[in-house]
Amino acid sequence: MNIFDKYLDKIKKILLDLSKNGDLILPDKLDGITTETPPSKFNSDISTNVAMVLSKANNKLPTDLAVTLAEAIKKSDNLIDDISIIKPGFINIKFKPIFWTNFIEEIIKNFETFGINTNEKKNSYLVEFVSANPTGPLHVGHCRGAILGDVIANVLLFNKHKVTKEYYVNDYGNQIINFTKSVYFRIREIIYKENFPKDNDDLYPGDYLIDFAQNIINLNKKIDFKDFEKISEELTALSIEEALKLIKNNLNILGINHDNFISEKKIVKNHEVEKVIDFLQKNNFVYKGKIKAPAGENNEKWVEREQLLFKSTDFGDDKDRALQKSDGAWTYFASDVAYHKNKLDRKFDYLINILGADHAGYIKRISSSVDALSGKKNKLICKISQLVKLIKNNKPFKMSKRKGDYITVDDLIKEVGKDATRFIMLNRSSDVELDFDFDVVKEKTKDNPLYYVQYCYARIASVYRHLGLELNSKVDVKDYSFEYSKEEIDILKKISEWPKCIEAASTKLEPHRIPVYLYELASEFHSYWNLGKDNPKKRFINDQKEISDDKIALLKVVSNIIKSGLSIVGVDAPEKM
RNA sequence: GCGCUUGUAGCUCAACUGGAUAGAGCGCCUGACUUCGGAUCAGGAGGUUCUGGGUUCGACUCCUAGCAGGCGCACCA
Repeated sequence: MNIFDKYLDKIKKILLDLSKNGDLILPDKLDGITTETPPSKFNSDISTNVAMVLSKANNKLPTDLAVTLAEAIKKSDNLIDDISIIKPGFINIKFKPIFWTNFIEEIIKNFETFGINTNEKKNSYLVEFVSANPTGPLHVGHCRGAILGDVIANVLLFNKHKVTKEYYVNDYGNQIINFTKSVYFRIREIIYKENFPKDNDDLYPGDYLIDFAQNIINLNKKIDFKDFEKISEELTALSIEEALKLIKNNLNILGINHDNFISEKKIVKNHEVEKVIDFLQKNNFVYKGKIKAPAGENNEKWVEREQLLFKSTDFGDDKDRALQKSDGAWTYFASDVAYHKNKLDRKFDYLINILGADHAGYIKRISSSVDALSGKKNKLICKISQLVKLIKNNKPFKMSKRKGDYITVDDLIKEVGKDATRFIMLNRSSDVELDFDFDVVKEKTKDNPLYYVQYCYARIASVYRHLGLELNSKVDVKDYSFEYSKEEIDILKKISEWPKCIEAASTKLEPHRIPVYLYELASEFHSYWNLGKDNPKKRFINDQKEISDDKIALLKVVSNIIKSGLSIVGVDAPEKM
């Protein structure tokens, strides 16, 4: 029930009628015509720019054209109370109160579908996110992208798309060898009391590896750990298993569950890289060549090497990209291309990758490869999650790789909680840097937007409790003949924007719109609630301990949206706080 | 040097794919608690949307040239 879409359709129909009669000239496309919420000062409900869009084709002033159009619109709809034309040529529609009564009745009868974007074609999506290297626990830096991916998936699911959530496990390559060695040294430390070589920069120094080592020792009594070469393969698998256990546990704490974990190693062992390169070769997208050093940099150490390159410049990249190392091994990029071929073969309509800001430079080359493999554009959508700046005691908190000096997901959630973390991380557009202030996030006041929104829900729950009603049961409204007050209509207007919010969040993959919207709705509600303080007549519950149907319906709708919005964000809607 | 990205109130950020007099919160100032839960509300001050050009009925939004910050720019993953 999107009233903006509904009235846009109505207006377009009217335009067609008018043009048939020769009263109006229409351009080829009616794209630019919109319906939206007018600024509050106009005391109006829906506005349209139609007169301005069509003024040129009709060679008329927008305000003149608006007169004709406004008349036609008003004539077509008996729920319109008043229609006015404002300066540049906006047509503002004001509804009769009964419009809003009908509106709420329809929502209550269709709770399950309210907000779902009905225009959109239903697609299947693969969302790849987190994909952190399986060498240790997740830290705060991973958190934002993890939550972004999860909630993008939730928004798409809410809109009835098909979604698969996937984690690409980089369990192949040099870093894994170094990781396994590090685990091995920790094992020797435990069994043979040898010191861990702290000065070796290639190794992973983190204390968590001691736990990995101990677990591996405990669970594999039969293994003789003396000779690394003999057990390296087995130890690699065990080490990755430990890391993944920890990562999955971290994700779980964040409320995130992936459907698939895809192993890079498996893709390589399956010869998928060779196959995909073969394909690219046949289609003339690869060649042997050299990559030039970037200009303006210190390039003394640059060595030009002849390697197998992918022609990503054909697709807008600034240089071609290496697929094979000089020792013959595939680059990370090569196996990632194979992975994306693997994704494409699974026939999703769209692939979504969530990347950290430091990987933004990677987007062109990987989307180039997807373009080359699929012969299509825009199949792959990459979203960047920008940096999170941590603030503690009003000071930036720098994480460094030095042991013990970074905050893990575990630490974070223990300190501030899952819900606050999710809400705050999402409350901003993903492409701006985010200040994450520990002290604010922990605070339980209106400074913390999560509690502000949850409090709204808890207040409604409290009213229901006072009346001995169940918030989650069906509302019992017999007769929808009531009228709403101005303040109530303000809330209803906000509610009417919910489907628009969901649509934008879904089509633009911008889930931050949801917490922002929920905050605004909660704000309208808190104002309304406080009216009852000055004027007892505006309280929900009257002196006879009763509530009227109009209010019970309104409360129900507000609480439902808050609840379903919070569930998309992935946080609780508590009835008591 | 090149690419991507950000620049909006003192601070942190919104702005419905180009709409109207650019909105919130924090901070500052003034007010409302024997509360249907004050974890709340009402009001005030605060703006050349980084700068210059362009496109148009209309630009925070699009184009272009700059400026400033961030990220990235080999066979790491």
